[in-house]
Amino acid sequence: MSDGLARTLFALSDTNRLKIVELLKTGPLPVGEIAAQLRLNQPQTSKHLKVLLEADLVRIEPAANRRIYHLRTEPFQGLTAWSQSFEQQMISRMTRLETYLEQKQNAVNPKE
Amino acid sequence: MSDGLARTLFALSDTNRLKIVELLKTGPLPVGEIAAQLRLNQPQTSKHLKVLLEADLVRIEPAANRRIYHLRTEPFQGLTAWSQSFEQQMISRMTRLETYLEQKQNAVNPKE
DNA sequence: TTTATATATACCCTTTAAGGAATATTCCAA
DNA sequence: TTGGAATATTCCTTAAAGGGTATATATAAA
Repeated sequence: MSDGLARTLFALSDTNRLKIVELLKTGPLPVGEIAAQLRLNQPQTSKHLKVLLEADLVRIEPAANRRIYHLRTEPFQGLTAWSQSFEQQMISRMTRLETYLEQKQNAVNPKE
Repeated sequence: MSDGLARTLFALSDTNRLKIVELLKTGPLPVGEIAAQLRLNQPQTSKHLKVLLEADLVRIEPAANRRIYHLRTEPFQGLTAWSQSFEQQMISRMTRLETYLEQKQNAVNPKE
């Protein structure tokens, strides 16, 4: 999977990773905290974090013994931009279609 | 996977499904058209469409022999809303943190 | 240097995903 | 009612995901 957007979407498509991301939204946390709060095993937590890391959704700030995971904002901005423009294009296509149909209708059955 | 958002994200996380969705953005199409344009086998196209259907990303409009797949707007609106509010919350948390740190700094080392 | 703590990795197992080929189903037309 | 076109489904195979347990690695403290 080389597509960046697909990778972002995939990383977020697992419920546990989604929970991790929602948790990190409230602030950076070390692995152990994340595992504890979400009742996940530490190894799985690390593995999920690795997926998020490879999708650039998080970054690591080493602090002594621990590794603090921070959310990155860029991928979310990218996701918002994509989804929003997608929506926009769908809607404007539909609007154009409606307009076209109205005009066609008026041509067949003119009101004045 | 019962979480609606996770299901949406998963459905979109496959590159072929992403292509299908991008194609359908330009307008509704029957299965055969989708398969032809994306050079996918018909069975796989049907299977991918099923995943999209179960995630409520598309709807079917039967037309004689064929089944026309339409994109639905709601899930994209939901995705945009989620991602946007997510972003928003991240940013506002960071802003609060900056403000706090500035105040703390001013208290230690007052300018006037 | 040893020890403890936090985290990452390896290995195993089970489940699920995705592609291909063949077949079933549906609906229209003749 | 038979045939053909469009689509869905089934079966098979391969690859990858996710969870569990054990172990390796790294860093700080004793």
